[in-house]
Amino acid sequence: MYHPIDKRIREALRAYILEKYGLESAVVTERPPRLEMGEVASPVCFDLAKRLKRAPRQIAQEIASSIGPIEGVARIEIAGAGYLNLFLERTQFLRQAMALAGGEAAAAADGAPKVIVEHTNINPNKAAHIGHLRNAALGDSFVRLLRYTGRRVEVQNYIDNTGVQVADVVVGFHHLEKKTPAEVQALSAAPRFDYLCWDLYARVTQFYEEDKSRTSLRADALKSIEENHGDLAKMATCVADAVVRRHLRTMERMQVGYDLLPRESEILRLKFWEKAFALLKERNAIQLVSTGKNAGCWVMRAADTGESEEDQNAAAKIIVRSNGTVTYVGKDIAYQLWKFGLLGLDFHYRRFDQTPDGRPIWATSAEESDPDAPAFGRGWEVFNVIDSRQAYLQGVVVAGLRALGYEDEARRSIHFSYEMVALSPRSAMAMGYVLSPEEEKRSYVEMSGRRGLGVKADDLLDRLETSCRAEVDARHPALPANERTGMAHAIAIGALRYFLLKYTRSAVITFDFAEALSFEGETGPYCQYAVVRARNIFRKLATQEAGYPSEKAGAIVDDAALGKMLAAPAGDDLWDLALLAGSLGATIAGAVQAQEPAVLAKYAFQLAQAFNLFYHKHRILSEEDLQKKALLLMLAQLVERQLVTALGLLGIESPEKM
RNA sequence: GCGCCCGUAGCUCAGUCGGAUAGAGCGUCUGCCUUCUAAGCAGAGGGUCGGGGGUUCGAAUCCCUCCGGGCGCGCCA
Repeated sequence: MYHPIDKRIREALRAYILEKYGLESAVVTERPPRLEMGEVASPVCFDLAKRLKRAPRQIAQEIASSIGPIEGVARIEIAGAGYLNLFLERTQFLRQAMALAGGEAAAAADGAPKVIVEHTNINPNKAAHIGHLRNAALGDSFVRLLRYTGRRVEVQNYIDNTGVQVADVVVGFHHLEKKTPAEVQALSAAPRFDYLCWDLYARVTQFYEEDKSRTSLRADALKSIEENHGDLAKMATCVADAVVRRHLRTMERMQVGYDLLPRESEILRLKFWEKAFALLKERNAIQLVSTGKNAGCWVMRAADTGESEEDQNAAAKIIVRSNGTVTYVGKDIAYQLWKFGLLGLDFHYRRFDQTPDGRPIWATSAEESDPDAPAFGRGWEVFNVIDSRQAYLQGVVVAGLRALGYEDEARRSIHFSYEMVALSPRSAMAMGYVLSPEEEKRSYVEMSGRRGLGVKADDLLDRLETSCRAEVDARHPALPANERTGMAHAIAIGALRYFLLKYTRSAVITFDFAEALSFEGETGPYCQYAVVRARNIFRKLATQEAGYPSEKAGAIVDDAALGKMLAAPAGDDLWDLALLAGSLGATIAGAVQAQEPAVLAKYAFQLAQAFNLFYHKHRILSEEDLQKKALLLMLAQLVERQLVTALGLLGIESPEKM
């Protein structure tokens, strides 16, 4: 509700200033520091003062007294050196916020421009760790935000099933474990096959370190995987598919889902690279280097730096190696072109798996396409959720689009970057990892799949669920076991997703078990608990006063009484809560604009905190003044609906009890 | 060496397209459960916003510079 009023105020000020002074101005508004100063303020007169060469306070006075009524605004005051402070119509605001709260999100039109969000992208050779969870939580929450604001979104999880990491695990099964493809197939049915691969991958790394010449085994495996023939290729398919299914199950626990799994194997087999290569050559976006250290390679030069051609070629990014094979960036350029519908080729599709509620999860295929497959790709805008360490490579991919002349697509190709999740040395050592003396002194240590150093996602989820279950059991011993399990799961996910989302993307998360396992203070369970408290009131009201029209509390109280109860100064605390609860839309708009789910996470916490204060100060059920009681109920309902919406966008469920 | 990110309370972090007295959580200390569940609430204490310069009516926020830390810069992905 705050959002539309704020917008209306900015527009009214802009129009009035244009009319009265003949000046175009970018009117900014802000929330004043204290409620006595109103709900919306604008420092626009300071800027006008400069341009009109008059005192800001005088201009503010002039505007305040002559601008005339603005819908939703009760009055305007001037303050300080020349602020315009606006006071909202409290009753109207609350009524409108109530009418909007909990409503369905705007549905995207079928023909609306499509946004493609690529996230998760875990190498299918080992179990997911908490760094992958940050990626998935960010990507998934951003998808929810986009969909809520009416965008049409397609979620892709790219699977590098033919890369060196898979090859390494295949080397492990073949050379270390001496397994046949059939034996690997049998193993892959194990409940936590991804854990087995995690350990094997670390062992293979050591196996290479003991004798460097062994890396030729990797090259051989990679070759047979890329060419898709022989036992090693069979093993690779089996390992990658099985691990991908494990990742899907892990992400389901986190309430994260996907529409499509584009796989590198199809990029190879359907000749996406050949097509992209032809385009790049045709439009002169890449150059064949004839001299210097990159002789024989096709490279993409950075923007013209004025250096000699030879220097530019040496500093350029290699796209095709001198032996004719394509690098990862090259394949990524082909994939990015396909996402925008610019490649002139399409994948085939098959059903790969399904979500718990029965929706298909599609994967690309080189075989004939399932006729029921929807139209994938052809996006208008693309977000790639990839950690900030890959910023340079993402830049090369975008430069590729630009070099091909796709300036608009390059601009709508967004690297949604975030910092890594690292371990505190304390956490790493507590898990039994041996750190070097240098590492012990650092504030954090990077996780490493090769070293097997990291907190596995399912392990953390298990620990969280166990600890939530113990608490739930203590509080609700009488409830059926399955209900307690569900409750513990919702709270565990609430704790974890909130923990991963409360940091802004640019902050490195130093993972610490004590913090991640905390349920108090600025946490998901704190926010969920506020919802539960509100629901407890409604539930008790329904049993105590069966006839009370709690869903229509707003109809019991009339506007005059509402106005009186919300009026300053006595009504300020209630109004403050209404105002915050009514600011959900503005917060969502801000989170989408900043591409920052943490903005919404902070809001959810603030609202929960404000509600807890309200809950503590007012007894709703025992309130004797019926008009007051109705108002308190309205506020509790408003907060409950807004919190459920906010948490839902963060992928956090709101349990009935906890 | 070059590029990107970070430096705000004891710790972990918000606030950074300039705005009014710099916020939160955790931790510490002191209180509050016969109440709509204390996964809660109240209070206390805690700050050269890394240093220095500049722009501005106004700077944690913009510019310059220095210091500290991280990440990246491979014919790996």
